[in-house]
Amino acid sequence: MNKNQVSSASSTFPWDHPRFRSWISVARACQLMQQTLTRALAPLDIKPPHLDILVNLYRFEGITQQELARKLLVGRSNMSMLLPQLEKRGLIERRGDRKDKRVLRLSLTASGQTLTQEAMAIQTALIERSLAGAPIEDCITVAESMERIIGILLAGESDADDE
Amino acid sequence: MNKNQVSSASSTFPWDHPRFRSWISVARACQLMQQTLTRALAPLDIKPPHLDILVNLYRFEGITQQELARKLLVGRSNMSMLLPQLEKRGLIERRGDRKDKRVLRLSLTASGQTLTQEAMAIQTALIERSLAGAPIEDCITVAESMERIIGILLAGESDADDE
DNA sequence: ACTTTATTGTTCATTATTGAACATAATCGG
DNA sequence: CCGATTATGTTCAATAATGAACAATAAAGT
Repeated sequence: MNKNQVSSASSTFPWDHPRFRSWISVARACQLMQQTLTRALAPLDIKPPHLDILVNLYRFEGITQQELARKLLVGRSNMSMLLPQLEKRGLIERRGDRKDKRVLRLSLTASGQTLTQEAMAIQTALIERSLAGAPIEDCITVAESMERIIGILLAGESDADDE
Repeated sequence: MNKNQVSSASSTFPWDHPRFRSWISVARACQLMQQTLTRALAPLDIKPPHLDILVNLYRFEGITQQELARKLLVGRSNMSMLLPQLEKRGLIERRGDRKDKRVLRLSLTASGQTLTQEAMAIQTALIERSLAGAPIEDCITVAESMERIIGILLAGESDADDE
């Protein structure tokens, strides 16, 4: 029934839809990039999730765990698991806020900054190498498409499950 | 040394590089799509990894675990963990090959096909909804960019770590 | 034929991530 | 001021993914 598809319709199967195929490519590229980055970061003994954290602390000194989790699109509990590791390794510091005794404010230590710079260099090099062939205008187009998708998905997140 | 980097280049920080920013958008969009898909598939009691497996069995009847793992860019051990679950649920079957007693050939059961079609409908709807705003030519551009990246990353995988 | 090497799948320990349940602290409504 | 609600972080059990070590089979080299 699906084997000898008559193919009168423009597309019978998901993988015949251009948008579907396009997204599959995106997903595969992401997965591969993640794996490659994982191996590239191995000498520094960190993994992509750690790098994401470090980069955000680099950019946003004094951020809270909650804010960090929101930026990374992960749960708070995840931060509660990962941050103590980085703290024990002396890469970050967690200090309680004087105004709000619930929150912990995060910052990089000196060695944390150094490591972050090294890791960012590796990541940047990998991305540059992977996207080298793409014209800058294509990158812009890709970024715009992705931002639009992000907007749609985030919008559909607040008012969920009905519709 | 990298702190007050004079940097002949136009941008000092990774997140100022257009390609870098572009890729960050891709990664975030992927992550969000994955999470949204996870929730959308919840009623069927499967998760994106299971769907990936089912779709590939739908397309490639009789595929082996090894081939499946390669297509999905995951390790064989991962398949050894997931496939028995799907088998116990009666969604797939594993039959030994008569020629080569090492391999197990995979196929969908009737209920597996039904479930796969339902799940693909959900996934397709989600993708269509998320990419609806994007002109088809942008999708083509995105797909081409991603395929190029995939090619580069796969190429750099065989001859690793030097260069 | 037979020893060696490669391939396929499994098992196991480790890690990342999640969501739920919880504790503590802040905020809001009376 | 006090009870209820909300926000932040932690803990815990469950799950998915990985890589290494392993067993069984096939293929290749001698």
